[in-house]
Amino acid sequence: MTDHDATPVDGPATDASRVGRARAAAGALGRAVRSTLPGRPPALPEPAAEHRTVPEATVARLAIYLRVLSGLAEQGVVTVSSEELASVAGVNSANLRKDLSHLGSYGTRGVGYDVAVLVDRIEGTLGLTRHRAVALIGIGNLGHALANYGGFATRGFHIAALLDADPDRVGERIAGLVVRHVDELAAVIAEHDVSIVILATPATAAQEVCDKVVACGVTSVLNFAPTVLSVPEGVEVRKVDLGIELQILSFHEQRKLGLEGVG
Amino acid sequence: MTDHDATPVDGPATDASRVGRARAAAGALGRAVRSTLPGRPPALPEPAAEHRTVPEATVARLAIYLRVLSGLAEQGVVTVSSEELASVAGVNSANLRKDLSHLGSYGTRGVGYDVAVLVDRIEGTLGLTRHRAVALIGIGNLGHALANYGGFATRGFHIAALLDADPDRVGERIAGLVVRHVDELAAVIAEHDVSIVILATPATAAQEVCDKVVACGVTSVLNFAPTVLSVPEGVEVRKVDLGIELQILSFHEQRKLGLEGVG
DNA sequence: CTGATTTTGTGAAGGCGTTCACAAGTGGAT
DNA sequence: ATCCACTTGTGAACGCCTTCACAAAATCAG
Repeated sequence: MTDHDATPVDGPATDASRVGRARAAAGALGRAVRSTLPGRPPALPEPAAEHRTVPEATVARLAIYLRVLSGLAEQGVVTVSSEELASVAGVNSANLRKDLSHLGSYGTRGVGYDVAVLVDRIEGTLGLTRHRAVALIGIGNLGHALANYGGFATRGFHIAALLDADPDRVGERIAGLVVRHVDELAAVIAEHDVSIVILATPATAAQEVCDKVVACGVTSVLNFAPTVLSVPEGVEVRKVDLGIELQILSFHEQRKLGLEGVG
Repeated sequence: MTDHDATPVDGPATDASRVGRARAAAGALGRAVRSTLPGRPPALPEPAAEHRTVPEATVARLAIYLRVLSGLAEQGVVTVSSEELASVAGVNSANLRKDLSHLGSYGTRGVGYDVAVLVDRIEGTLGLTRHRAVALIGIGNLGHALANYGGFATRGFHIAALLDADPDRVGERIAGLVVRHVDELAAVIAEHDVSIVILATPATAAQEVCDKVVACGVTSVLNFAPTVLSVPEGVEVRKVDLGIELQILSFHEQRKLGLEGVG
């Protein structure tokens, strides 16, 4: 039972899968990595600057809160307590309060949070007030689906361009966009002021395409290809890997089997 | 990841987004949870049982190692050191060694790990030796793409059934399967011995369908719908949320802007 | 104005996971 | 047989994140 009740209720909701790594320098960095950083005191969140330093784990949850809050706002709800919001979002209420405290003090003791204010603050923190152009590279099965997927547009993002390496697919019209060849990458990115690229290429092509994308100055990549991407420091890669998700579920199925007959 | 410099190189690769929560019992568990456990010394992982307790974070990485190792095996590589493997997988080598130590001692000092042995051990740990039938519910854009996606089959999984609530879609043939109506859920699950369900329904339908799925005894769900699912204890839910991934990237873009002119 | 009630914001504690650093093993060369 | 170069496995330290627990607001009733 030791390893069972370690995650019984309250699954956190920690998202992620960040990858970020220098390309060649993999070998003998060792402590060179640390000397890259200026030696500054352990924690010191620059009191001069407003209130930066929103933890990564918090950012992922802010996006969830935002969705819940938008729903509440549509229902005409004006105020919400941390307990209510946390319950719907599936997190601990203390955790939620601490999350929100990172963007400032926008609650009223004894009352709760103003829904509209909170939506506004979170959108600001996540940078959703400005629209962002997204380019989608790799128009296979998944790429097709992503191009047609409406979920993106809801919140400040829109797919501005589709690219593929296959000449047969170039020229095809999907979701009101014409597929262009990946050789035009630089032009397309400049043309639409693309700030985020979604990679839906085969695994074998992903790294090569990613390198080109990075060379164009893009610093945010969402990778659907089942491979680990190497990118220079400063480039943010998030990955979505269906195979790995299934394997994690498989692990838990396996574990449950081994625990049978305990009840 | 305090903000910027805490994750310069060596992005961890922490996957996740677990959600697991008792439906009603959210309220006043409080310290009842703790009193459930007999007062035992801090850590004591039952030395009697083999070597269970593989940490969640490790499981996610094992899947990555497995993919890398499979590639190496195909290339005819027989032995690999933790340093090499870690470099390709994008993790710290000490982290990798600790991960592998959870499944036993399968390395040879001064030499490294035998690729074939490692593949075997990881497959065993993740429960990939037995094939698992997966049912996919919700055959819209994304569902279509997922049904056709070959990435699943590679590693012990196969989509055994497609379901949808729309009568117009029922009967359609995709990837060699005929779409069946979601009302037949129980029959389909029993028929194919489904152990994992993928939800690709609209957000509005997800919770209702999920409840039905859970009622059929399924304890592993991969949720693509942009909503938080409530499930009873013991059911594992993993979520893939494209909107949230984009918003996290947006946050970092935003942050970079605020940091300009620092170099 | 006082007291009861509600709910935020946060210091402190605890847990989990990563990284460091090194002893202990292994193979190969001399 | 001894030494050297290499690599694993792991105790210990560290840092991030979550949870607890409570003082500090705020509202409301009388």
